[in-house]
Amino acid sequence: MESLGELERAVMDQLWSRTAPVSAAELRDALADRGLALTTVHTVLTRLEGKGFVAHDEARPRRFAARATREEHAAGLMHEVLGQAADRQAVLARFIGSASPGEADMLRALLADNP
Amino acid sequence: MESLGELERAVMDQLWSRTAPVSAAELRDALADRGLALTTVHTVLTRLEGKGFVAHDEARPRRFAARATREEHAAGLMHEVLGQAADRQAVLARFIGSASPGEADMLRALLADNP
DNA sequence: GCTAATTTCTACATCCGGTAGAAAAGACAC
DNA sequence: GTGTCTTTTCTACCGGATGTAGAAATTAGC
Repeated sequence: MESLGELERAVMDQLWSRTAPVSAAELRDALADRGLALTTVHTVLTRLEGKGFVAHDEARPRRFAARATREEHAAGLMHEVLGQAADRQAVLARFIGSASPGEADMLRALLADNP
Repeated sequence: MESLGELERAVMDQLWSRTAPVSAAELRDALADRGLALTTVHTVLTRLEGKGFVAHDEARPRRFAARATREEHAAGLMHEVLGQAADRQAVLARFIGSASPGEADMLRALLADNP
């Protein structure tokens, strides 16, 4: 999966923290501390679309939204790392071995629900 | 965690697939299809050391080895992704939800061993 | 000490991401 | 319907990371 730069990540965080799609101008305002030009926001959004993380509608002004939730994205990354490994079991063993007790409990509960 | 370029990844793959440390010349030969100069391999190894992925001994010629196994590395990446998430439970839920039956079984077995 | 192997330094090209102005395209008022 | 304002797209530049390697320095062995 493509990786994200610092600003790209900040934009995704904005999109992930919203329920409704947002315009580029709204994003620029939400990131006002960075003092970005509107075109900069547009460029970043276009690149994020190219990477498949964002989509926009045809309204005017365009409204942008993340294609996956933050959780789907993170879980997808984890699956990507796992899937690339030749020995998945060994990776999972290490993963569990260094998981916190809380994480282990969460996993047990989730696996119990999931037949 | 620092990320890896294409060549850096290829070098790590070599190091990970070996049990014993290797010299830069051996690595160059193992990657002969790329036709790399020996100094190129050295540069990459030095950068990988800077990123904390590789260490070398003081023998002459130097012998390089990965600091973590491939599995430790992958598991570390997974923990990194998980750790960055605000809602770890939601991420794990997605992760389990899209895991294959085999992966779920592996996890169950590992969690049973791990109290 | 001299030579050959090895290591380190320095350099350059390319690509990606941050940044934005210029140009084009569309909406709207009159 | 034409001129203006908004919105979108195109193009460009910079810095840092990575791929690449020659030049210079260091070290081992004779």
